Amino acid sequence: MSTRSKRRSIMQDKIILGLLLDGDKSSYDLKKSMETSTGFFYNSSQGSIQPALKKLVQNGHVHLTEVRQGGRNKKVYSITEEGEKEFLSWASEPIALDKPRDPALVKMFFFNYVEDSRKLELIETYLNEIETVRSTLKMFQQMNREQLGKNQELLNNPRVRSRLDTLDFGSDYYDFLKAWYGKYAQKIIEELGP
Amino acid sequence: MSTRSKRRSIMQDKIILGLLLDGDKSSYDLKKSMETSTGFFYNSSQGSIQPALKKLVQNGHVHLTEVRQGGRNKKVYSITEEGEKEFLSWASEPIALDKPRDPALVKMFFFNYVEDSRKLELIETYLNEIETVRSTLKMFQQMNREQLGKNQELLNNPRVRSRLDTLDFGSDYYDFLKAWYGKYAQKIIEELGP
DNA sequence: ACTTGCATGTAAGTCGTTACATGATTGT
DNA sequence: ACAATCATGTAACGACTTACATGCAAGT
Repeated sequence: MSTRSKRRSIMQDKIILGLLLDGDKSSYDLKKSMETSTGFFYNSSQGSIQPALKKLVQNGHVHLTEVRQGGRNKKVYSITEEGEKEFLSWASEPIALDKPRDPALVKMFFFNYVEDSRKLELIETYLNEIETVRSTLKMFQQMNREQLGKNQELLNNPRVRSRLDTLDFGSDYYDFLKAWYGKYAQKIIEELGP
Repeated sequence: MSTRSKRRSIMQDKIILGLLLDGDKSSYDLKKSMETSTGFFYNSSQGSIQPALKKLVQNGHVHLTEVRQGGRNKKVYSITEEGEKEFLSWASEPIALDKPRDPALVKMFFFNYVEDSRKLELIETYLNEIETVRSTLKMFQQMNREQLGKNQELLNNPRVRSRLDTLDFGSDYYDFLKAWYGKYAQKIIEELGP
């Protein structure tokens, strides 16, 4: 037994448990679910999900059932009672404040080593990338809202609600980034011209 | 030779090289420098800097000199020409867009599993943490501005400038977080009371 | 005398990635 | 027949973290 280990991020485990609360899933389903739900802020590879599931089965938070489906063997994972208890307990623990561990900030920090004209190029390209993700998120958000407008039951479903809240955050976050780097580029231009 | 490896984050290596461009440093100095400069968005442990330096020496980006200082042996690291070339080349490469890989979003995503009153508690605590960091950053920013006000030469130093820009980003980022989670809490309260 | 800071390092573990490997089923 | 998607898995590596270990030097 290790006396060490403090548990730092472990976003993956919690996301797996949380998604399994929606219903049983194969590793493949899990990957797909992650892509379309937490995907914009967290998405792990299949090669990462596989050992994570193995560990969760080992520690009893997840149960594995092998089923035959369409003449094929399939491994279906479900959350156990202990897993649910663990998850629920985590969910109401304090929210840890994280650093904005963004590689873009490292570049900005050392931006004095880049020519001004090149700086502007880089920021413009970066802004385009931000806009792409931003508009995709907004579209996704809009789609969800339209679907919900037709279905009052869904709109009052707390599960759907909190998931939309993260989408709202993402959308606002990219708005913030766009505005910030837009202003930043403007500042550089002003300093450049006499 | 591995045909794999794509290089993803490697913030650490770039920060080490960039800080060594300011002047030679020991591993200890490096750690201190990181804490007080990139610390608010990136800070690595000494146990991580050590092997990173070893690797950088091995691949010729950094040079190690053992000096005697005050009757004690000291290992001083300096950036080599190749290291500088590598760094400068990286600095003008495109800025990669990153995901907001924030554990707080995972919690928000599954917030339907938390009671409303507890939610508000958690957000309040979170907001307090945000405010602590925010005010520390603002203070730091103010201090820097004051120092610069007295010294025109420094204010026109591009190195100082870009470092202040990241501070500005951090400050604005925490403003954004504070505003966002403030509104979020408000929304929850409104939905709660009929 | 003692604490704090300077200074360097390793061992073990965590969390994740990319690339590779394999194969069955479904739709065109 | 062939491509796409469903499905599961491993090997090697990467980028860290915490905890432990050690010891000297400077200031109080």
